[in-house]
Amino acid sequence: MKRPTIADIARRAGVSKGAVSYALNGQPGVSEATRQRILAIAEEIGFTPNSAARALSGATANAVGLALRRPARILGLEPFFMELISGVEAELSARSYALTLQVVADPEAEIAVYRRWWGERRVDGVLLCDLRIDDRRVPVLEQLQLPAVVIGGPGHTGGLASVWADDAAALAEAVEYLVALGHRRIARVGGLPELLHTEIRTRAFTDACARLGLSEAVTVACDYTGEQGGRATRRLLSAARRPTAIVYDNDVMAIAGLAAAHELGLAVPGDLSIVAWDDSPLCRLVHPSLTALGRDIPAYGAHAARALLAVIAGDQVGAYQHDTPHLKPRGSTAPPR
Amino acid sequence: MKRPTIADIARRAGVSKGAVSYALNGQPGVSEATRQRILAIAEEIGFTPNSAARALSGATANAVGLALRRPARILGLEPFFMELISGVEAELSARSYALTLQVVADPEAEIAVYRRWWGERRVDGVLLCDLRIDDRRVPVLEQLQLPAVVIGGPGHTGGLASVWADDAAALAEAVEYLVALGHRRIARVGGLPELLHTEIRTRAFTDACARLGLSEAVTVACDYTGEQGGRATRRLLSAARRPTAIVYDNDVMAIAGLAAAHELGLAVPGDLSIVAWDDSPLCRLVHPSLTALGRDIPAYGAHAARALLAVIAGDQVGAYQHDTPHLKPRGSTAPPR
DNA sequence: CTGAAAGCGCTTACAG
DNA sequence: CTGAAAGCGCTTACAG
Repeated sequence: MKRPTIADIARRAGVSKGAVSYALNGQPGVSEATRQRILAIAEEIGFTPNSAARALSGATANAVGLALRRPARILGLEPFFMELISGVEAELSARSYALTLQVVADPEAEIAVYRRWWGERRVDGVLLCDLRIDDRRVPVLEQLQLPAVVIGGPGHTGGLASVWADDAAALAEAVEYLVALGHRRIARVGGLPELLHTEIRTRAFTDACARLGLSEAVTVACDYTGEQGGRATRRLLSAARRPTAIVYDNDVMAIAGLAAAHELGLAVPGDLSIVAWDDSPLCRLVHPSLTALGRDIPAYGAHAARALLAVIAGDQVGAYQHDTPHLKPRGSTAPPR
Repeated sequence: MKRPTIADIARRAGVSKGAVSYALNGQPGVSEATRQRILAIAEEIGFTPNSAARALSGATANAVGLALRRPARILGLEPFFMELISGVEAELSARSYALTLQVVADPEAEIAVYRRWWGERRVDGVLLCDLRIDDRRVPVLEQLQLPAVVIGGPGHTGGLASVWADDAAALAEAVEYLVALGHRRIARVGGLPELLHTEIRTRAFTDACARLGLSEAVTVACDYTGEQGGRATRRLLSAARRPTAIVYDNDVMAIAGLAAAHELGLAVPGDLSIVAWDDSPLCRLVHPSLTALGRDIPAYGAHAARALLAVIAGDQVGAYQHDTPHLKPRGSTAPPR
């Protein structure tokens, strides 16, 4: 079954291939009557332009790349990426762009993937996740002149476009809420310290605690896994003056923290209040359901995809601020008893 | 910054473009000395073949497609797909194949995506998930002659290659285990009834219960969400003769079931034993940790990817059986009291 | 073993 | 408004 080409359409319509191309792409250069006739024939024979041929002449691959640097174990567990991807994808497919996905093991591999994509012209641009402080990927992408949008910030994005959310404000809201409930000893179980947003949240946490007159503001650095989240929680709760509230940097660690509290015979929220980051369905799956800093992750991904398509189109794109995550109080927070 | 092409290499090496192509692809037609010289130059100037040009002449896109038909909400939550993707991806990237992902809303959209991919020659083959009984995608793929591997079965795959696991045997093992513990009233919270593997599991459950002399074998049909899983559990546990054990078709519903039992004041595993399907890290996140039917999902995905590459290479591929999921007993199962 | 050439299916100046 | 042609960067018969 041979795929129809513009040559087939041209023959049928009795015009040149060029005319078919113009008609199909809405370019001037053909009369309206001819255009309609060509479109009808294309429709009739089920024509779909060959993406390789198009990429070869037009220089656009109509695809966008996303490299994810996390082990399968963590990737599978965190709802974040799948939600992000589905948001990105919704925006892309509406514009007939494909999403090319690659899981990478380390920064070297990720940079190699960008170089390869660029060399192969396989993608027209990329989305950058998990921005780090002094991120080595940023100068590489700038040098390659590969269109890119950083999902993260603010700052540290070099000359690249970005979409970011105000994590600092969100974390401050959570701390204020806990203090308003009467908590004075609040701890935090953080994500990977080398990630920029972890740094931003840690500083916001320290600042908020200081501003509200709390004497201590302990952050334990973890890696987003339930294993480390549970262990950190056990350690915090075994201390002499244990915290009455813990803020977690993702939902998975928060759930592990909840289980750890149960193991230690502590009631949630009676003995311990818990706030999770990312209000995924996981938070409503457990008992009590978790108070969380919620955000619409698919919308965040869609926003980033839109920004990337603008960059690819040659628009001047800076740093777009996305909605600030907001607190969703549920059963896991209450006044300390 | 212009990307280097084979013409650049040819000029530098003082040979024809054809010779460069042969050398780069390990084809006969160039002397070993010439080949080495060409490879060295390619390496030196950082040559990467343009994938569009390659696809246009060689007829292979070096990409594989995966369409996922689930709402973002569910997709994000279930570790299954991310683990599957990371396994697929690991296998593909080792062979320099890209993975093109698309999230679709319904069967029509999914079939349209296959047609488009085929027309655009954007992918060399596709992976089919969530096989249904009388699945309309199967004849479409056969007709398009788009290389495909079904992840699922056995049976109902038409002439397509497939990779499947013996869910029936796994479910029987779980039921036998529960009966050995002393359970006589076992219920099941199942996945989407239109999926083939749900049907297979339901039949296996009914058969195992009958074989072991249990008088009833209730399966409640759900959709894999925690919401429905929790509701089904509440209903089952509110009945006059409530089950002492429930087997769930995924981990998310099992966790929701655990929370529902807690809400109703029932102890797990004292009053209710729980078995989950898919031993994701979620199962070890909750307290008690969940007994689960475990399987290596990334390996399953890698297996499917290998099969697909074989189909693309023109090999005759039938139905490969993958490892049978096996029971991992943990804290959520015990003799009924 | 090597070179020159055609061709993959498009897009896009360039003439009429 | 339309046609004929060149070109994107490869691969692959086809001659030497």
